[in-house]
This record gives sequence, C-alpha cells and structure tokens, in this order.
Amino acid sequence: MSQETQEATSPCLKRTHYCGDLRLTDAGTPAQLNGWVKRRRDHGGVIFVDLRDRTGITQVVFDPQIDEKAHALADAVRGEFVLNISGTVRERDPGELLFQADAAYQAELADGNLSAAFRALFSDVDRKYTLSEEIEVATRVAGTRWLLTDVENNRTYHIVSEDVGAENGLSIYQGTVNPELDTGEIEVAVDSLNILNTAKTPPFPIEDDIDVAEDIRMRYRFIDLRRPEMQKTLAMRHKAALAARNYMNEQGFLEIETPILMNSTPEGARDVLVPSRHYPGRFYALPQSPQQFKQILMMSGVDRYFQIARCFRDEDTRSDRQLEFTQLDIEMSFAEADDVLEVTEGLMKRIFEEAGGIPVQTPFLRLPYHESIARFGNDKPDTRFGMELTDLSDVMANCDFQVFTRTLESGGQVKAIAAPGGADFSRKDIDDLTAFVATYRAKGLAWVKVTTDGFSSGIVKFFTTEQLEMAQERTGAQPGDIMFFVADKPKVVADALGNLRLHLGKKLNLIDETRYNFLWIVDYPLFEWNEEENRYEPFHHLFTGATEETLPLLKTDPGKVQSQHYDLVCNGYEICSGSVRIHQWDIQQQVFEVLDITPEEVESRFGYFIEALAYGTPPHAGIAPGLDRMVMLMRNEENIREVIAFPKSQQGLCPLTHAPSVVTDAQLEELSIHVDADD
RNA sequence: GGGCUCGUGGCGCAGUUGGUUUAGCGCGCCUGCCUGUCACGCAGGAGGUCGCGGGUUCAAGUCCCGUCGGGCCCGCCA
Repeated sequence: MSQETQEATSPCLKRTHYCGDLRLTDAGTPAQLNGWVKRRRDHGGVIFVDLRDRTGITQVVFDPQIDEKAHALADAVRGEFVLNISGTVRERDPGELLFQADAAYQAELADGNLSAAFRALFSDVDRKYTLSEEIEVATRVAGTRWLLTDVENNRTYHIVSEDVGAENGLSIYQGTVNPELDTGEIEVAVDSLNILNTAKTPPFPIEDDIDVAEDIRMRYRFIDLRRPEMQKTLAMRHKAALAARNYMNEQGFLEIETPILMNSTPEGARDVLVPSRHYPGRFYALPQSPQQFKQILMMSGVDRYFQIARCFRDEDTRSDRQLEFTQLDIEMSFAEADDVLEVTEGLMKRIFEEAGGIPVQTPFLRLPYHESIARFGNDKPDTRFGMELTDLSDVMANCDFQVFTRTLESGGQVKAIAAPGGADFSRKDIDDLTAFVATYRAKGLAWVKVTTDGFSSGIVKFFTTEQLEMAQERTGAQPGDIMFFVADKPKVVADALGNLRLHLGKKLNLIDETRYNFLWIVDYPLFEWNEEENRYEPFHHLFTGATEETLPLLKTDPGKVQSQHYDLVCNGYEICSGSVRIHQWDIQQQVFEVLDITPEEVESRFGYFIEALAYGTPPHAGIAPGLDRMVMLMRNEENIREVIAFPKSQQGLCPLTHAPSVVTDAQLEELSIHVDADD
C-alpha cells in the first residue's frame, strides 16, 4: 500500500473551516479542512470521502479531472486516515434529469402539498422514486429552483423551472443533496491532498448507535471518543462547567483551589490514601470533598467560595457512582438555607439552559424528608410519574392474612402500590417481581388484581371486601390494574416498594423522558440511631447545623433534632447535597457529645478545625452539585461512565492505562511500605 | 464480602436433547472492476478451535468443577 504521506513542502495545517461548518452560502469559496476519514466510496473514476472532525462531516470529492494527483493519492486512503485537503466548496450537482413536468404543477411547490397526479409522475419513472407521505419542499431560488426532500426515503430532487421544448416547464432532477447531513447541500472538490497519517482498521465503527461491548469501547476510548455522541457529551460537559463558572463569578464567588493531598478523616466513606515519603507510615488522603477547607475559607473571610472540585471515595462503584467524580463545590457566609437554595436554583437554571438547552422553572418544590420516604420509599424520588406508596397498616390490622397481621403486631408496616395495566401480568411476571423485591430483603410480594368483576388473587379470601376496596381507593387502582403489597419493617417496605415503583415505572413506560423534575428534599433528621452499635450517627456529616426550633432537643432527645440539610433531586437522582453549618463552638461540642466523640478524639481528628471555629466564624452554608450527574441527566444517560472522558471500570480499574499498577520494590522501599499480597 | 448475568474470527450474533459436516451468519477487512455515491454497487478472497485450566465421555463450543475478565444489583457509599 502506498505510504507516501508527505511532499517536500509541508502542508499548511491551518484550516479555513471545520467539517461541520460549510453551507450552501460558502459555495464557490476555497476551503482547507483537516479530519479523519469516516468513509471512502471509490467509484472507479471519482472517489468520495466523508471527512469528519469534532464538529461534523463534509463530503470531499476526488475527481481526476480536477486534480489527477490528489485522485491517485486518494486511492490509498482508508478509514480513520488523517487528511488535510484543500479545494473549492461547490453546490452539489443537481444530478440526472428524471423527467419533465407541466408548469402548472409549480403552484403545488409553494405549500409542499403535491397532488396525486404530480406524485404519480415520480412513480412512473421508476418504482423506487415513489414519494412517501413525509416530504418537504424548500425554495432555493424563488420562482425557479426548489429542493424536494423525501424524508422517509432519504432522497432529494432538484426541481428547476426552465424551457422545456417550446414552453416553460419543470425539470425534475434526481438530486445529490444528502438531507441527513448539515453540510449535505455542498461538497468540497479537492485539488490537493495530504495524507497526514495512516490508521489501523478500528475495532468498531466510529458512528452513533453502535452495538459494542463497553469494555471494548473503553479499551479503545480514544476511538470511542471520536464518535459524534461522545463529542457532544464532552462539549456539553465543557459548557456546563463554563456556565457554572460564569454564573458563580457573576454572583460574587471566588474560585479557590484546596489541597488534593490532605489528612484522612475516617468518618463516612473510605479515603483514597497516598503514602508519605518523608514520614514513613503516614498517609495523605485525597479529598472526599473539600468540606473542611471550604468551611475554613469562610472562617478566613472569603465570604463566597466555589471550586470545580475533583472528589474521591474509595467505595464500590455503581452505574451512577465512580471512584473519582467532580462537584461544583460552593460555600457562602452570612447565608441561610434559603440563600443557598436560591443561588443553586439560579445555577441549575443557567447550566441546564445554557449547556443542555433545557428550560428550568424556579423556584423548585420542597418536600420534607419523611414525606418523601412515605410517598416514594426514598429521598431521591423520581416524580415524573405517580404510583406512589400508600400505607394500609390501619386497614390491614384486622384482616385474616397472618403475614400482614403478624408483621403489624411486631411493629412493621403494610404498604402498597398500584401498577396500571398490571392485571395482565403473568405468573412469571409476578415471580420475577417477587425476586426483584427480594434483593431488598422483602420476604414476599402480595398482589391483588383489580378487574371489572372484582378482586382476583389467591389471597382475596383473607380480606373483607371493605378492606380491599379501601386498598383500591388509597392506591388509586383502576380495573385492569394490579396492587402490590409489602409487609415488613419500615425500611424494607420503603426499599422494596420504592424500587419496585421505579422498576415498574420504567417497564410500563410511565416516564416522560423529556421532563426534568427538580425537587428539594428538606427537613432531614440530624442524627440516625445505629441499632447495632447502640449510638447516634450523623445523618450527613458532623458539621451540619440544626434548626433553631429543634436545637434545644440536642440535650434531651437528639433523635428529634431536625437538621438544616437539603438535597436537590432531579428525575430520581440526587444532584446536590448541602447544609447550613454549625458555626458556634459550643453547639459543635454538643454534637460531639451526642455522638460520643471524646475530647481527645476531637482534638486529634479535628483540632485545627475546632480551633478555627473559635476565632470568629461567620454563619455559613453551602452545597455541592455533582457535575457528572447533571451532564448525565442532560444527556439522558443512565450510566455515569458515558459522561466521563476516561472512567474507571466497576472494579476500579482504568481500562486504558490499567491503573492501579504494581510499583517497583525501590519505590516501595522509599515509602517504607511492605506489601503483603496474597490476593 | 454476596447474588445474578455475559465471555464463539476485528465487531455484533447463531450454534437445537453432547456426535452433519472442513464451527455458520451479518458488518468490517483485503484484491479487482465501476465518474455521483453518501449503509454505493458487482465479483472474488483472507480471517476463529469457541476466555483460561482441569474433568466426564468412544465423542464437548455444547455437560461438570475451578479460574480469569466485563456488566447489573445488594452490602458499602450521599
């Protein structure tokens, strides 16, 4: 194969346009393009190449009559070769004359409604030209030239009013315009080609809607990222970060970097640790979030801070969780909860509208935590559809179904949801759903179908008609639906039915994918009781403030203290989490006491922080929107890896570089680390 | 730590109750022909031993055990 890539004179790499830029108005102008070969179509005499860069595709034509040398060179071109071409932009050829028609049909072109008679002329030429119902007519030159696009058949026709024999008539040409491409009305006739580089045949095609295993895409991520969809995602992520940066700047926030190497705080998630060379046996930790530093910045008088911060949590991944991720970290002084919510709402509006083109209505609804759990089974509800959970504990207390009554007697609950159209579910469907809820520890899934003839189920006999009618009324079940019941401890009921609701919402297509339902979850408890360890734990983190009304309960009934924490939820994803912080030393001490953290522990773990707190800390509050999840939502992706350029696999490996890697003994020795690696 | 699931030419898949063929198909790839295609077309061709290891059997891609890798989920994590 020809490998001649260079001339003696080096090519000019400065492009005049990107491949997605050119339009009909550019016809006649010279153009120089750089790009990758998406496809080459060799017709023996003339060669077409679809040249791709991050903006789009332009068809370039190698015609021996224009430049014999370029045409000869193009013979060796293959997929993903890197080309530099120059030539002239030209309107695409009107193509071959198909037939001529009476001038009277011209009137029909104005409104795009072609008569049956006109349509028949197309079919008369050849069956394959039969027009579909979906056609569009564009006027190219008023009164004389039109472009007729058959959208469904992806075919174009040029129609020209010109002299046909003695009188004026219409000439219909089979056009060469490609309605699929933004640049489809033009092409570049090449007079000079430089093959800047060759390429091995890629392992999968560089185009959207490919059906390729994810690990192969990840191993060849540099090829995967060339796909238009991925370029779109990268660009959107950039726009989101830019919109955020601009907005925060306009709101008076300073962007400040905080350390990546910091100290380990064993609270919450596992830290990613980095050994210290100077101090054998000591480790830095990568930030789970810049929480303490941003609070210290408030103590430092920064007043308003933000950062596009990389965060690290050494926990197992999920489709919406990575080992490292990016947050728009925000903190503001002299601020109350409402101030943070307002700034955040403005930020969301700005990001979603500027980066995603998605209109956002503010302010957002606010839903108390307990209500969210009660109605949706979790604190990140997808409110794009109904099927809410409903409590039937009171109704079922007197039924004859012992599974329910025993659960209720031991302090459990009976709740239900109604699935629209679920009366059609087969035994197998229901078995699958039972297995589904079992993963959330539910011991069973009771069901009752609602039909026009009444209730139908193996367990109907255990209930009175009134009880079932009450269940139907509360769940809102209609004839044709099915009611699902779970009886268990409240946590299990919430998990099982909450996830079943989501599962069925997707399966039954109840979700409007075009909607973005933003929603604040508020009124969280400050502490959570840990049954096993017989002590309180912070519901969020140690520095979350309490509401003024519930603050006195800190000493008497900590479980009832309400925090000033807030989460922002959109379509079932938590996208921001924040709170008003404790800024008073004595209140912070009380929190430590509730949590049984000894003064010694406080001193060793947060000594610097507590000390800073005592030196005039302003009231402050903050929040941290997750960039990855926002981009994920805007791109309608269900997997966070799709919106990260180089994500880790589920096992925490980098598929491209194979990190983490084994290091040399010399490196380990310098760090005084002895590896005990059996597994 | 656990459950489920997938692993056959470069990619996507098919391989029936273990025995039919030299393990098929589509795409891609290679060669040749073709001046208007845009999923170009036509003709021809190359390429896999079925993730890996072991076992059962006269016989295994097909059954069993183990192991490695990918994904989803529980735990964990906000």
